[in-house]
Amino acid sequence: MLIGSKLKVFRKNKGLSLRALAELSDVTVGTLSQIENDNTSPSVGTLKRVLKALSLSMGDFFDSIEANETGERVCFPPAEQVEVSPLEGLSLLGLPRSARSQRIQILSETYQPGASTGKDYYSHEGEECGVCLEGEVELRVDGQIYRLGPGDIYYFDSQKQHRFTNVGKTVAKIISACTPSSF
Amino acid sequence: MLIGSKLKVFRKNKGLSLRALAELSDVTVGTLSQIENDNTSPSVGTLKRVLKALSLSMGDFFDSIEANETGERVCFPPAEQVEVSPLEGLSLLGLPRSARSQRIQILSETYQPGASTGKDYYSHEGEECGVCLEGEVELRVDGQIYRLGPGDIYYFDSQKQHRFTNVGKTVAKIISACTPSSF
DNA sequence: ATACTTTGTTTATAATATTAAACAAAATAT
DNA sequence: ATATTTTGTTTAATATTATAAACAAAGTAT
Repeated sequence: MLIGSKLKVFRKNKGLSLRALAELSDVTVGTLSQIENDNTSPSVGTLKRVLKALSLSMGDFFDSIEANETGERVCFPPAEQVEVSPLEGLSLLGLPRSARSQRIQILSETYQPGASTGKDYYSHEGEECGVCLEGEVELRVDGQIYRLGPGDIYYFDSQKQHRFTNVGKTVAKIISACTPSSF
Repeated sequence: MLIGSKLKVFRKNKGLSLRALAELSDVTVGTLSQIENDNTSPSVGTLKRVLKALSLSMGDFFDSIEANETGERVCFPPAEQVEVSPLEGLSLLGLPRSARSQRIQILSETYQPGASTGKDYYSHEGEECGVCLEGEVELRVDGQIYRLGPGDIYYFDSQKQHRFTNVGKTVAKIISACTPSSF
């Protein structure tokens, strides 16, 4: 991953010289030069200061870099799938943002024992379905409680309140598809 | 910005120990411990290796952190606006991703002399309008050429092919609103 | 209960990033 | 044209991060 040239573009777009940016970011001219030429891998703290001076968030900055790295693709091996879950105990593997459709999202879900999609039930437009691969998952949809085991398929309208919980003692795995993206 | 605790959550979600993650990422156990406890600010390169082992992209990782930092907000001073332009010579300042609506996006646009929205005209659903604050901007909509100067307002359907170019010798500034977000 | 893993933290050392100053090249002013 | 400013790069010194090994605490196994 080469961040230098991208950083230089953002600086130029603001019409800033290295010294002007150094002043704004409190990072040395020399350091900025080395970063832009990829002669060094800056610390997260240093990069944060530079991006702040350029009114750039870390997320937006890396999104713009990684968007370039992902072209038009069809097949995404596990190594290129990304984690999209912000929840404890729950891993949701999906496509990188740049390849993510607005119409459908497929996820490889892993629930640690006891993990759940949260106290507040989700509620968003679209539909949701999936297959349980292993483990024991409790699915609540509009008050109704369902018990999912290996091989079970579920399907419901996302606008209904719902919640997944791993009630077993081992990890639980689900492959799901929903529309539109809830992330 | 504290990335340690977030990183720990993602590791736990995968059921990995520090040693298991060290193996996968080729980063030392000690280093991982120090990063998770925010006793060090890892280099971008090191963090990248760790996130790769967790199937996390840099963009998604920082998005999830920065989403927590932005609550329900109404006013965003310049210091909190973010750069969303991936194009050379063009700066587009808007709301941080976490506060970005799907229905309307307002942007503070700065074109360096000669800068343009690209060789290929944009073409997406929605509408687009704005006010030119300073400079000389050429706007092409479906073949028609318009010249925008300070005070001029424009308005068109985004599905029509269009393109902005700063044809003056000074920077040009536009405040625009479009729907839906094109980024 | 005791030994034996496995866990995450701590520390001195090695490697790397950051600084501050000197440098040359390009742009601007006189 | 010449001097002067501004540009980005390079380098030795400093500060920080990354490593490898030792450490104690918690968890398993015998």
